[in-house]
Amino acid sequence: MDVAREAGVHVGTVSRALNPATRSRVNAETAARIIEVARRLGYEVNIAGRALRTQRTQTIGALIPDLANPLFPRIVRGVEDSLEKAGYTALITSTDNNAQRERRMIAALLSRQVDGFLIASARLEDQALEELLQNGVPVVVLNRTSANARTSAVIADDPQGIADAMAHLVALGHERIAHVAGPGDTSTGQVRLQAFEAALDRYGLQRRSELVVCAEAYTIAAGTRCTRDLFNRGKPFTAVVAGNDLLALGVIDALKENRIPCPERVSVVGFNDIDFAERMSPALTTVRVPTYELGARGADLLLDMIYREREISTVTLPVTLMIRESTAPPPLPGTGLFGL
Amino acid sequence: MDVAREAGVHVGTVSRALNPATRSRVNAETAARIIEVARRLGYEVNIAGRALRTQRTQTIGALIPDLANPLFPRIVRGVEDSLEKAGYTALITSTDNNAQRERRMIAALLSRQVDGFLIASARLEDQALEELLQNGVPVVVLNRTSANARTSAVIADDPQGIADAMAHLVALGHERIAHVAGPGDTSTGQVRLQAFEAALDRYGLQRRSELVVCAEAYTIAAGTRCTRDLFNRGKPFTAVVAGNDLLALGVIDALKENRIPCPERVSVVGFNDIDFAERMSPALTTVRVPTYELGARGADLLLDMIYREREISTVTLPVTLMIRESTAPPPLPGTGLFGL
DNA sequence: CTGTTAGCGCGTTCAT
DNA sequence: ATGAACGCGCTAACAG
Repeated sequence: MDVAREAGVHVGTVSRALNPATRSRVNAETAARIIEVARRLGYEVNIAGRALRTQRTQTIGALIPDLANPLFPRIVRGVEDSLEKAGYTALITSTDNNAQRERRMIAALLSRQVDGFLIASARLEDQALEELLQNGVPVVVLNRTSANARTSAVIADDPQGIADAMAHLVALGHERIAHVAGPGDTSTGQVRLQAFEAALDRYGLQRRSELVVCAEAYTIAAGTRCTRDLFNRGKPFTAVVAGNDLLALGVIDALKENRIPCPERVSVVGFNDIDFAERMSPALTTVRVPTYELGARGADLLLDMIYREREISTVTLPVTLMIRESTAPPPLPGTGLFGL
Repeated sequence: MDVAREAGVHVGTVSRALNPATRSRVNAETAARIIEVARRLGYEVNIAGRALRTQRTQTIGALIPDLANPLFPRIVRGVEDSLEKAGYTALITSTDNNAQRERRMIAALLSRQVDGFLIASARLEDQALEELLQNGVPVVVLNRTSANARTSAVIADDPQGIADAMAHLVALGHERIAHVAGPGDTSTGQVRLQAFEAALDRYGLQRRSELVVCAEAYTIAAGTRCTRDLFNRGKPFTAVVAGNDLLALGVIDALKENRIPCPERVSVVGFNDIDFAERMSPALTTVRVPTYELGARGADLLLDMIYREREISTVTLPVTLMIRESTAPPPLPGTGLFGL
């Protein structure tokens, strides 16, 4: 390399001088001169070369289901900030929770020798994840748990969030509460559904299978379809706990379709507190998840696994119920849905 | 490599067989056997190794100001889809339109030998960009033009968008129209301001410097501050054209602060048509920009530059005015702001 | 403290 | 059509 020639030393010395970890092993003045020359020549280490030698690319792969869900950009931002401190960069890819696309992306990332994976895709059974684990690739999952629990995870306290939401609705006087659950093959979908049923039990409310419907995806359209389904079943309800905010928006759309005022006749609670949730009409009551921190902690955990081979662990982050305009006391008996 | 041993051939042959471009130069049966063995062994080419040899990492760097602005995830998605077809991946980084952070990110990406850059950061003067260009790195800028016009760009037809917005307001009867412009050091800020003034001239409306205020950033908070500023100046207006949707939301916040109903007393128009714009309260009238296509075309252009050294070019995408609830006829004289 | 050497995995060139 | 040898830029290990 020309930095070596310019500074009149050998490339090995340059390498040592430029690497903070090995700099101590070279004469201070020489090191200073080398650094100066490198700066003047605008030299940047070639990570491909280093990767070949060290088997570390200082790059990690991040699998994100859908950047258009405002939940994820904030997670990504947390990830970026944590990684940058360690000189790492993330290769970010959208998977759509599509198994095939996910496999393609993992292959592409593996081929780029990423040092580890951050996986926010929601699917629970995950053959791809399984393979990664078997090959000893460091993996941290975000906002989900994995079926086998053999990977580190950073999650929000979903049960607490649902419990808070239910307590709020019950305090308002609701008794017939429906649940538009997230997809059954996702960790969050399952956990929140269980928490919903547990809350029903806790408050002595009856479990009614007609008031629970599973969405096929975490999207607005799915939320709308589910709510129509709920209507078709003809069982009255005065509140809906949605699996996440996008589903909640879909629920509200379906209510509007049927000219059912929210929150006057039906209350709706979301989950995540995505950006803009408070600007929606009506402003969404929802459970806030510390998304930035979720990403940041996830990245920290992954770096730990890469460098210190730390044992696997799960970090649970606290949530907060944000009470806004989409919840209110139920209508008086006789004025509600289906003559309730 | 073990694939070679397993298949009983030399590594060179394996390399040729696995690379679609050179596969023709190897016996078809042998190639098939090698591919089969590689698949069975779960072999993936090491891009770092290839990069070292070919000086191509099949990775590009994408500089995004702020993923939390819903405009960008959709652009990113377009980028990803285009790149994937070519076996490319994007290293995505947020810059906050912060010059220092931008430089750090560019250095990190350069050090990873990215084959080119996609730059959606908005700042117009851009020393970092200048250096990239001088070093012959392929660059495509998105949703902005560059000061020196020496780089390819994909932009929306901003002048047309502003013209449509103004035509809409004038048709409604507005005469005193304010502009909360984007930052003066951004391409979009300048272009939209010019288009605003051109429209004023076209309709024989007076240019009033008191009705134009420049935001310091494309954020909701900046939009609110600017609108307060507008109020303090005491000049009446019945409509605001905002530099983008986030600014428009800020304008609406400021109106709410002052209990000025939108659109009854002041109409507001945004720009970009971000996700959820139609769900805001009031639903935002805004100019839709084909964001996905913007990203996709940008990536295509960049790949062209990388592989075919194409000359620089600018692609302009058409826009559409989305008329929703935030615009209406101006209040009758005597009922408006400041006794207008 | 610094120079030397080797090899990471790949593609290319030359030889066969 | 295939094998052998080399070098891309870097760092680890060893020698001095």
